[in-house]
Amino acid sequence: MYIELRHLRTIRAIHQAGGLARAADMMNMTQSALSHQVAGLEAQVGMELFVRRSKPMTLSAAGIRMLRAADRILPEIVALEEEFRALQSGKTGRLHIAIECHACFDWLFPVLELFRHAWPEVDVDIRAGLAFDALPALNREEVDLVISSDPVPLPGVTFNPLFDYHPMFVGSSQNPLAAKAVIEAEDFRDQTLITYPVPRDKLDVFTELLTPAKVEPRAQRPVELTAVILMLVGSNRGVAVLPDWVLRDVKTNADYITRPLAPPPGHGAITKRLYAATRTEDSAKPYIAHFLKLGRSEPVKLQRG
Amino acid sequence: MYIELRHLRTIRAIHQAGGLARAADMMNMTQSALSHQVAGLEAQVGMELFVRRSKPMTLSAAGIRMLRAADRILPEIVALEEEFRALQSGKTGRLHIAIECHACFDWLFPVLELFRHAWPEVDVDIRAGLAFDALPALNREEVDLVISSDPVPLPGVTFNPLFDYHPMFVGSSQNPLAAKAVIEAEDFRDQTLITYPVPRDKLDVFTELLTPAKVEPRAQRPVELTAVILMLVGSNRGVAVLPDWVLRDVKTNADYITRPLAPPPGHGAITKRLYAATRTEDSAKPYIAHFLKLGRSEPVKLQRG
DNA sequence: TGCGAATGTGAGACAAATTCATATAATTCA
DNA sequence: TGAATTATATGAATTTGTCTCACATTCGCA
Repeated sequence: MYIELRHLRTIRAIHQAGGLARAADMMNMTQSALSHQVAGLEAQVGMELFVRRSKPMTLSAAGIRMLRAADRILPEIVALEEEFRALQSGKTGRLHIAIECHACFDWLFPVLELFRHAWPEVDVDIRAGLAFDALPALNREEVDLVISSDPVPLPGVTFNPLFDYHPMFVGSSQNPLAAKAVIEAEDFRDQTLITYPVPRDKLDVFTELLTPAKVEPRAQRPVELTAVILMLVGSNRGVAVLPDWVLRDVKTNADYITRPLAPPPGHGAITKRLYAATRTEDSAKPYIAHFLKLGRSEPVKLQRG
Repeated sequence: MYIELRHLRTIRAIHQAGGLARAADMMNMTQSALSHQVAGLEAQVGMELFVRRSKPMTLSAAGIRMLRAADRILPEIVALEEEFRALQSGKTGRLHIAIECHACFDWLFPVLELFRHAWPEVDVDIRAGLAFDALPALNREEVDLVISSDPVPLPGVTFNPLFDYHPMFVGSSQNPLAAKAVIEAEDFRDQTLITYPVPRDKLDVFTELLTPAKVEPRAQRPVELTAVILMLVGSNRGVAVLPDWVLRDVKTNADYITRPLAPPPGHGAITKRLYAATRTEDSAKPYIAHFLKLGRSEPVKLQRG
């Protein structure tokens, strides 16, 4: 038995129109086509769906059951088609974000709050992209946007710059390094360095400072949460290097000192740039564009006040 | 945009099988056919439903949305097909009964209780067939069975005999007619006759006794409910003629007397027969046959005790 | 870089749905 | 009651759409 939507539409139309001929009009078909179709359907289900004794033909008991089903199912199809029309027009869509950088929660949350307001129909989600390789997932369409600070050329992927930040040293005000105005690689030799639990090539301290200088800190301690890192630093159990936007609250706290890192010879202060990687095709989508705009302006505002 | 079930089935199959080629196998089609179909569907909805960058192709964000819809809708179709298979096999169906005779509730309810038990899937209903003409409604398939006591030859309709009954006179034991062993037409001349509110040709007293004898009762009072009729009779506000099965409780009640009606000259006691009219085609249905069987045996048992 | 597996493409075959022309049946109205 | 009207059914022809076949292309992996 192979019931198709066409059949359900026909059943409903004949019922609504109160007869086969009128229903045919309604559906822009000939009366004959509908007659054939009904005959076919009745053969399929093995029973009469209409009463022919009365002239404008009416539904039989079995036909009424199918009408009930049609009234349940067809609106779902209409809703599905509606959803796809909305998807096509760009009013709705999916924005699943992967963040490679732990500390990004900090500015991402406020941005997403604004975004949700403007695009209530868009399906938003964040996935800590630490467990998996986020950029290939972008191409597999498992996620739609990756926050990353090192752009790698990848076909089909665009790296949209968001804003610049400075990795900053943060330590306890009790720490001897508080005496220094700028922190150099050598300063880490007798410190416990607290970092996020990710490979070294994803950590600014190493890529920008320690690895080039071939300096190894006394110890390295991996910690998940930014708040915990700061707590440990505050009680002088170690030091850390974090993006400046994370340290905006700490700067005015007497327990902490924040210091710039020593730039490579002949350079200004170490500056890194955050990117939002998207599929190139998606850049055109209005909600993606809006997210990028928010992602460029809002974090800057946040940091200022 | 014209989404069809075929498309939903395809989406689901490709997802389940994890690839187009395997899905094609599963659906007994060539891989090429599915490729064409997917291409067609994607053209319809105006966007890609699958990610081709990965080799066994996987659903895109939009594709996942369609899969969700498929997971909602396809089970409903399966249920519909299941329902029709059950209808075809006769395990389920509709039994909407019209009763032309008011007093039939009395035995019909117990019968339906038994029936419901045996055929839980059959959609049972009773309609007091007084407001409309029940027999044409049978042909229009508005009802499936009509309880009636006067069979009229009608094409496509079969009158299945149920059981015989005797219209009986019932009056107060205070009524002078209590002295008579048999009630004749003339006896009604100075009585208030309580009847159901239906035309005279549907009332046994008139068709069997008063109309042939051209006797008019002193007054006729229409009353809906059997219980109310008996109440009024009990307080000697009038007399009534009711089927014997209705009077089984009253017979042993000292407030009432029940008497047979005088048969026409040369006949035995007035006997009427109750029929269940069905569409001839329906007689074959097992649940109809079972209802008829119950309708023949149960009322007799009831009357005996 | 080449092999194998998976998907895409185009032409023709095939099946299914539709139309056209017409028959048949029911309903209405004179 | 019968003719006119309206409603549905039927069969052959036609169109439409789906599928298959054969082959091209692409991708992933060694």
